[in-house]
Amino acid sequence: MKNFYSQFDFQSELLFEALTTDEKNAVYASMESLTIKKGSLLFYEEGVPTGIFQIKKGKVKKFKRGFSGTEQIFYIYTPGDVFGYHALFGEERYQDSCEALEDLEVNFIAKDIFFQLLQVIPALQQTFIKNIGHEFGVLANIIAVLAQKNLNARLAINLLILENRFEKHSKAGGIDLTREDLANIIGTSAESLGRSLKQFKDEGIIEVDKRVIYIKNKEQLLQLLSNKES
Amino acid sequence: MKNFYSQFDFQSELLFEALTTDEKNAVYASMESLTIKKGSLLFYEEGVPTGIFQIKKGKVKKFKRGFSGTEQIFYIYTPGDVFGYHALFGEERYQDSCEALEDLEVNFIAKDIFFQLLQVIPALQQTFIKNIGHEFGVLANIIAVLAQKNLNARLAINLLILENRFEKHSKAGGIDLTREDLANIIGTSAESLGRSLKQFKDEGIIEVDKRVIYIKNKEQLLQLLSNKES
DNA sequence: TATAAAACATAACATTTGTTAAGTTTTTAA
DNA sequence: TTAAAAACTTAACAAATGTTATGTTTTATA
Repeated sequence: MKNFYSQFDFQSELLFEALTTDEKNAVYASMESLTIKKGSLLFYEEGVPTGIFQIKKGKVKKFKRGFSGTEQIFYIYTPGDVFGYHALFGEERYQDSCEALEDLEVNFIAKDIFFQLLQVIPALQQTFIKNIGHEFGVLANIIAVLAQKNLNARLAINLLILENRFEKHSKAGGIDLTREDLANIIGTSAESLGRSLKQFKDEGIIEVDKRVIYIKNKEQLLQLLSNKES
Repeated sequence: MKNFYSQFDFQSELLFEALTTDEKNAVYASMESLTIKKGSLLFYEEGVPTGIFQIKKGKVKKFKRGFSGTEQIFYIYTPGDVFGYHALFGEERYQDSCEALEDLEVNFIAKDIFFQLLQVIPALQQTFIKNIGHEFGVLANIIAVLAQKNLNARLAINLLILENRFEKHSKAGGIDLTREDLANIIGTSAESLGRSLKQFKDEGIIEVDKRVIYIKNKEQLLQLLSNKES
């Protein structure tokens, strides 16, 4: 099997890493810095694309609303991640919404400037398209998890994924999300999520301080997956 | 809300439709015809990409294997659909597998020839990338359904989607899939699927002949969705 | 066409998950 | 700093789904 985490990671923080120093400088020179308040939308479903974002500080949730209006979160972006480019490559409207989970500092590249960059740096388009292909596979993996795994297994997988993604950006580690948001990632209600979290606490797999979840026994979480859990 | 069906449809049968007559002729001249036996793989996860396919006759399932080895089907292709191009746009390996559900007639464009076509027809790359963006939104919608809807609602949605997709290609309509495959689409066991099908039969929503499912009351299915079903 | 294998239908029981409710803690904003 | 709002925890009960088992029908193949 491929690396566990890369199966669930968009890896969009690597998009500019393959460039030469000169190219990278050109990209970063095109950016403007923005500050965005917690709870604000960076963009929303059906909105007209304005440009692409890279997070400097803070976290962002990407979600879609189902028929019943429930928010389905399918990704959490962290510092370094680049996003908002799908809609620029041909689509007219955004397919999903992005909201700041905390006060945010981002770099922004306006649409027109981004297209100029694509002209100047031929490698760039290829890199983005390649990443969209990778992201397609990530969504397919998320589908498989949601369709095949029971609640505890879904929680275990997502705790591993989120801790791995968050620990790069905070010394203490730990998963700091509202129960509502976490429930909207793993596909359950906040109450059922609470029950599973309690089980994990009682078994010593996790510890919780305020609302922050710390993984204490990674092996036991991994074991939950290899079991024939449905 | 956007058109219900387009939210769940890759619409890859339209990829060549935007081209001029000359361009279209060039594309079709590049194709070779293949016959593929029921049960064979057109390509498989981690395999090296060989080219792209368009179905002339028959159906194909696209799936991924989860950790436990269970097959998660996330799309059924029908005649006219084009697929297998994600991996060509930058990725080295296929991200998923495609298997013939019946004896198949397909048109095939080999990788090198496809790249030549992209050179000759500039509009083509844009069209493909645009469609990949659309497909991304489709997967996000599938995620929302799997995460938020109960079994009966998931079945209802997928019956509507599949009937709509199949009716274009057979006079009689009807959904002809093994219970196992249908269960692997909606994320349940064949037995639980059977129970829901029986409920739908008892309520007169569907009729079943051999294994083929016919929708008798589309309104009632649509109503299942608008309800506050979880 | 006969036979074996695969697929299907159904029911009973076990387990998981959803829902409602009530009390507590934490965060927000005046 | 404090009052109000939001978020969280937990438990009991209801409903949905998973699992096991058995018999039947359909399909594939010799």
